[in-house]
Amino acid sequence: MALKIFNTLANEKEPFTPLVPGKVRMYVCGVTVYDSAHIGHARSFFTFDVIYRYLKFAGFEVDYVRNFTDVDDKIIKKANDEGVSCDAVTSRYIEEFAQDGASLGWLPPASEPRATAHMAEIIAIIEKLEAKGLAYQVDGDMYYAVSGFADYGKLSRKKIDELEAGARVEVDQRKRSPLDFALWKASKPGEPTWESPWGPGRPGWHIECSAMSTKYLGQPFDIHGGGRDLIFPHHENEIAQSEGAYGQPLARYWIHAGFLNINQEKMSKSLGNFFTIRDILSEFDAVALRHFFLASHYRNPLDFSKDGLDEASRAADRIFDTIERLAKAVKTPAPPDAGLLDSFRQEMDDDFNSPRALALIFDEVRGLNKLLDEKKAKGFEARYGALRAMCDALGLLQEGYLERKKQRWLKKGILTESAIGALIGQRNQARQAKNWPEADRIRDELNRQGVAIEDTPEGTIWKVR
RNA sequence: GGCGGCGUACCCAAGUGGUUAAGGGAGAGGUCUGCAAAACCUCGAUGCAGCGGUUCGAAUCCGCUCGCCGCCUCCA
Repeated sequence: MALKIFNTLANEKEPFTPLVPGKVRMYVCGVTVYDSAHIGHARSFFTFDVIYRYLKFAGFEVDYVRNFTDVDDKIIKKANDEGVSCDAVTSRYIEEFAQDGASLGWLPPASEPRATAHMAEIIAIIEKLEAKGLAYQVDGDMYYAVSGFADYGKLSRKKIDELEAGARVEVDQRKRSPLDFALWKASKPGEPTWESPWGPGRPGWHIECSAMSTKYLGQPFDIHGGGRDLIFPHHENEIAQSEGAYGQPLARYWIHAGFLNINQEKMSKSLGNFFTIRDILSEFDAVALRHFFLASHYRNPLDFSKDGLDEASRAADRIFDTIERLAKAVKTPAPPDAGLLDSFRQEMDDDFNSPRALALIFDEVRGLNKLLDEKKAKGFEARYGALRAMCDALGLLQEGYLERKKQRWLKKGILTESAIGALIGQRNQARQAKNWPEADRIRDELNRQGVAIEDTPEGTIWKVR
């Protein structure tokens, strides 16, 4: 079975074939860098991280581009509020986003272009649109004339007249149509400004993505992604701009990630119901968060809760406990079991069905634990290899997961590692003396602190619960 | 007002016409263990919001009803 992707443009799953065999060009809309990213953003970028990883796993060479929007009203407002430059704001949050991404285990895209570094390309597209009669000037502003683009609405399946009828926003009377959107905004005092044929100003929101995607990936390219909320108007407008300017499709497959909700409501800055990535990482491991996201399909809405993360955490522990057992038991690694990898592909090829892929992983976890229990320590090297490969393709295989969990606990300063070792020693002395009450007392005490004791054939070990 | 989505066990969540409705978490019983823990085994929806319909056959298609959400405005 070949890879199928749900294409927003077609509103159904379609077989995926890249334009150039074996190579995938993917553009994902990044963040506007005016504030810390929250886990709603994280869900979307996790989704594309998994898609990126899986495409590579499936043998494609992937050129992955994800931009930063670093010129925007909100950035200007933030800079004014703080009395600093826009540059100071954007570089702060670009840096922070990079750190968050690294902590979360996202593979870095091949390019992470910034809007402000692409003014020449932006201006060139607007000029092209103007030459084609798709853009018009009002005072120092340039607008896109939606009426000139017959396909307008094809991505979001909206009709122009319905959009106009339903407009709930105050309409700028200078625009020919309420749907026309800004390509270039004349600068006001105190705003970042670039020279242009229409006077000093700055680009509108959508045009940067048209300019950068085409520059880095050409046109058409294979996959364009982002959160659901970008379908309209952002991606619709990108299509109008890029296809209007170049007369060919912008992207062939449009992928949109579902929202992260809290209590059934979309997590968003404006509702104030968000947790930043940093908030969550101070309490949970990145792998737990990744498992939480992988356990539901990327297009469905997902309700966030800390209870849910706790569950995900326990599930991740289960996988890593098993991997650790296997790592000790397997003396000579073998190539991954081909049949298992095939099954994995079958699940992931169906529009990146990570919940089913996880189910497969857990089936293997159970099966392999059973073999380990039965001491049939033979013939499972290939299955172990496949388990690792599958986890890796989902980004779950983060080395040192269990160790990190230990370190996080030790940081709380309740007990040191050597103190725990000493208590375990005392307990084992008591056990040898068959002083069970004392042995159990020590174990219970450790347990209360969050340390679980396990007596294995290889000796006593401890884990963080 | 327009357009779209969702409602599956105690919780999370796959499955969108056809053998026994994945998987995880929690729970119960069991094996192992000094006792535990972990692991493994077994048990958990004769039913998929409700009601009607189409079909040899529906969680899956159609209609209506109820509940929730999203987009139409900046938004991952």
